[in-house]
Amino acid sequence: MRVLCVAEKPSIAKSITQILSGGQYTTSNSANRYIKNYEFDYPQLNAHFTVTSVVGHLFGYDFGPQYKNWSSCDPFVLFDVPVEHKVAEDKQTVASNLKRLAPSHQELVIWTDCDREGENIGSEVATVCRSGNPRIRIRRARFSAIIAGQIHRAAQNTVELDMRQAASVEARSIIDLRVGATITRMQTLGLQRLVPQLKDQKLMSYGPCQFPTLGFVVSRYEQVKSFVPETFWFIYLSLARDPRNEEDQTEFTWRRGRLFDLDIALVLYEFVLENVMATVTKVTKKNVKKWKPLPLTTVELQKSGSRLLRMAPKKILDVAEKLYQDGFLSYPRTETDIFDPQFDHAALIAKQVVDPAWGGFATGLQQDGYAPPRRGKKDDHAHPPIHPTAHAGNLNGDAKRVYEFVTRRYLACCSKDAEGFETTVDIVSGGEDFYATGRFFSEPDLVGLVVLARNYLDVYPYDKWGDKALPDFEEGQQFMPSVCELRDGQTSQPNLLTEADLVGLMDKNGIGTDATIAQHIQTIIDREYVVARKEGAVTYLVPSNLGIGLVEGYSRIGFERSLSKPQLRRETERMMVQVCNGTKTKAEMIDESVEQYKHVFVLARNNFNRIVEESRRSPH
DNA sequence: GCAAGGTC
Repeated sequence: MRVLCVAEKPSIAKSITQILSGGQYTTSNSANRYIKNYEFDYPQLNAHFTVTSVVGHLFGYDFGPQYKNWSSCDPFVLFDVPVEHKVAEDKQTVASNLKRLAPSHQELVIWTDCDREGENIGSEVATVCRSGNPRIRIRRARFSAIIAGQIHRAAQNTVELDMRQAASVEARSIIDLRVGATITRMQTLGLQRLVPQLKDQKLMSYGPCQFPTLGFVVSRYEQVKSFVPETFWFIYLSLARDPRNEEDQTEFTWRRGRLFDLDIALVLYEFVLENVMATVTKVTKKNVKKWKPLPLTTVELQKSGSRLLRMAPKKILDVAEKLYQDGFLSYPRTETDIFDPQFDHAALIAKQVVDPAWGGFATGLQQDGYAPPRRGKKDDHAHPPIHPTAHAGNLNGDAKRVYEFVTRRYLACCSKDAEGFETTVDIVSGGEDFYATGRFFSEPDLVGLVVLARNYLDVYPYDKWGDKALPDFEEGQQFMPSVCELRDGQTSQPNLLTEADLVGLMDKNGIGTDATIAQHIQTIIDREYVVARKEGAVTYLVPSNLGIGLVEGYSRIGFERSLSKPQLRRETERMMVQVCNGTKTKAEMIDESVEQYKHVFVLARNNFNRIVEESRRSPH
C-alpha cells in the first residue's frame, strides 16, 4: 500500500520523515521552492510512505470579479452575494504537487496541526487530493508533539478528519470577509466623500480584529486625557542609626498607606508626634522564593521581548521566524507553556555548554542545578514552548538578541527558583503601625548554615530581585525616629498603552491569535489610526484624530456592542465552539452573524453623519 | 483598494 502524508508546513514533514523512516529516505523537489517530497518504506504498516506538506492554507474566499470594483455595487449586497472558494494564486504549485502525487497513493494521511485551523487545512488538502484521485481513502494523524513514540502511534492509529472544526473555520472566514468588505467600503467611500481632510486617505478599513485593537488604544488614551490627579497624605518615618550618615536611613512604610483626607491624616499625625518614641513589635525572618519564569509562548515572547529588547512585536516574530528557518529555534508560533513530560531537556542543555556567556550556567544545570520546568496552563496540542534547538554562536544584531533572550529564558526554566531571605520589622509609633522589609540572597553569617541562592537569576538578567539591606532590630527595642513628617503626594496619571500592554490585552480578550496579534497592531499603524511614539526606551501607542474619530463616532451611534469593543469577536469565537460541538451548523452561524452585522451596518449608514462629525473635529 | 487565518 502507498500512503501519502501531508503536513501543515515543510519543517513538520521533515521531522515526521526522520522519525518514521529511521533516517533512511529519499528526497525530491516539488514545484514549490519550500516543499520537498520524502519517500521511504514503513514496515510497521507494510506500506510505502510519501511525506510532503502544504504551507498553511491552500484556499481563500473572495467575491466574484463583478464585485471587485468598489463602485460596481452597494456594499450592502456583499452580505449576500455568493463567495468563491478557490486555491489562492500563490498556492497553485502547492496544490499541483498534491494533485500529482494523489493518483499513485491509496491512502491520504493528514498531519496538520491539531487545532481548528489544522482541521480546516486538512479538509483543503483532502479536497485537492480527491480531485487528483477520487477514490483515495482519507485519514488523519493525531499528535501533539514531535516525539518519536507519539509520531509512530499517530501513524498507526489514524482517525477521521473532524469536519465540524473545519466548518467552523469556513464560517468565520466567510463572515470576516463579508463584514470586512461591506464596512470597509462604506466607511472609506463615505469619509472620502464627506470629510474634506480625508479625501486623499487611501483606505480606512474595518476588521473584526483591527477595530477592537484600535478600541484598546483609544480607550487608554481617553483615560489618560480625563485623568485628574488626587492629593494624598502619608506619615513618613525613618531611622538613622548613625545620625551623621545621611545614607544610613531605614525608611518605614505606614500600614495605612495613603490617606486622601487631610483632616484625618493630621489628627493621626498629631497622635504620633505626641508619643513618637517607636517600639519594635515584631521581627519576622523567613525564606522566600522568586519563581522562575514559565516556558515561553509566542504572546509572552512578544510581550517581554518588546519590553526588554525594545523591539516591535511584529519585528520580534519576524526575527524568531528566521531563526526557526535557520534551525536555531523551535517553531515560534505556539500557545503552549507546558513541556511534554518526555521532552529531552538534557540534550538541549548540552548544546548550550559551549556558549561563552551562559555555557557555564548550562554546565551547572548538567550537574545539580537542574529542576523540571514549571507547568503553565496553556496547551495548543500542536507545538511545544519556544526553545533553542541548536547553539548559535555567530549571530548579530536583533537575531542575536532574540536568540539570547529565548535561550536564557529556556535555561532559566530548567533552573531552580531564586531563594532569598526576607526580614520584616514591625514597629509602633504613637499608636500607628509601620514596617520595613529587607531582602538578601545570602544571609549574613549569623545563622551560619542557611545557603541561599540566586539560581535562575544568574542566567536571566531580565528579572530583578534586589538586595536591600536592613540593620538588625530586636523585638522590644525602642528608638527615636530621625524623621517623622506628614508628607503629601499626588496620584500619577496612567501611561499610554505600550505595545506590550496591547499584546496582553488582545490575548486576554481573544482578539487575534498568537500568529496574528502583531499583524493587527501593525495594521492599525499602517492605516494611520495609531502612531507609535518612542519616548526614551519605551514605545507608546497614541491614537490619531482619525482613529479617535472612528471609535467615538461608532460609540456615539450607540451600538449595543460597539464595533470597537471585543464582545462581537468573542461572540464569533463562541459560535465557532458551538459549530465544533455540533450544537450549531455552519449555515446557522453565518446567518446569525450576518443578520447581526446587517443591523449594525444599516444603523451605521443611517447615522453616518455622527462619524463624519467626529472625524471632522480636528485636522488630520 | 475590503477580513482573518495559516505559512513562507
